[in-house]
Amino acid sequence: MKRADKQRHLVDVATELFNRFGYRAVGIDQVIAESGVAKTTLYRHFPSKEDLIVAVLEGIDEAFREAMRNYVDGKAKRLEDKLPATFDFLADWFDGDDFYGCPFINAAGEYGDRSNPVFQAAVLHKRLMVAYFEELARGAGFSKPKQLAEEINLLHEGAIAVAHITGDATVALKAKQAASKLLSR
Amino acid sequence: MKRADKQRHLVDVATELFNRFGYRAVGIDQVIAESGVAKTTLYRHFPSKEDLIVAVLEGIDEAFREAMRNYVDGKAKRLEDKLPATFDFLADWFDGDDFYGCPFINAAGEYGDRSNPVFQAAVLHKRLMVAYFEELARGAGFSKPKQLAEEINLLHEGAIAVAHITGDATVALKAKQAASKLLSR
DNA sequence: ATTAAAGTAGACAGATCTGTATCGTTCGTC
DNA sequence: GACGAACGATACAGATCTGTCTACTTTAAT
Repeated sequence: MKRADKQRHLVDVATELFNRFGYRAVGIDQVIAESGVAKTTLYRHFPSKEDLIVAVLEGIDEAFREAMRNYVDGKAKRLEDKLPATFDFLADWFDGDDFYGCPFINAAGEYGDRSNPVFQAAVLHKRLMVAYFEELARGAGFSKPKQLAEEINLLHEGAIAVAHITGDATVALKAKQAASKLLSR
Repeated sequence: MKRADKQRHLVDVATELFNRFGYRAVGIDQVIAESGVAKTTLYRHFPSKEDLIVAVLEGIDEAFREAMRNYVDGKAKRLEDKLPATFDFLADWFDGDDFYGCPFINAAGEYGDRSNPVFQAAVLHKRLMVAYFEELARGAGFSKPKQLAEEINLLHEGAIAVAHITGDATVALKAKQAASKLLSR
């Protein structure tokens, strides 16, 4: 396994563990045991646990946004259908067995200091999500794309939180329904 | 200080610390140092840290729902004004310097096992919140109070998450505006 | 094939965590 | 005022945490 592959493998394993059990709850020893990598190797790639967490969040951010883009573009061809389709993507996510709430919200809850790089990674992700919604709203020709994007984002975040706590994945469709009322013109 | 007072004091101190720094990040030693109570005393009142956390969450749940009720009843006299007023309550909460996101979401993120009493405390709180919204929606005479309550709840949860990450308290008012579109008939 | 970087394995330091045990003191109640 | 429960202070056990260090082995590229 090449160096880059090992780094990705470490991030993958850490992602799964952090999401499932929490960031502070999972120790470095657990990550190396699960990934079959020596402790020295982990600390060569990531000088501290915090660096690993940031790498995990950056990886999730990229993967998540790309997956959503692909899903939406594949499912909704017309520009005005893309924004609603984002909620179907949520529904799929919630239905999976690897859904433990929003990794960024959870991370921000554990590393509450706003200046912490972990928190900042969450800030960045959320900013990029709203930017994506705005891009979709603008593409669909809405008159106030920024405002609409923020409202859609509220429903997204709400759906994630509610789905996490209640375990009810259908909340994504309820959010979609609510969004359709905001999208009507 | 009487026994009951000490117990409440412990919960108060733990509430502040857990909210600010996270549940796993704060140790028992920190709680007793801050509250000026002996370790023996804490463990007499709460057999384990988990019991303390649950007590903290139950306390927050009660205080939060009562505070919201009082705020809403004081601010909105007409029944149809109460649901929008809940967002003004959020705005006040976000503006305070003791806002670190939703304590229940954060707790559920750290204690991800659904069967864990900590998680269950979060489930209960969220259920009671939706029940309150439904009560308000029913009082205002909406035709589908349950559905409306769930939609309002989505905006609430979304506003809490967004306010936490962005630090922008005005999101409460944007959520209120979005809610007004759902409330129009 | 040689060489430098990277990986493995595991001991280790030092801090911190939860929870218990000890024991003397204080407090509330009868 | 006496008595039992609660409290304070602190040592302690045992586990676990992050991060470092050492010594040996594998790998990849020249």
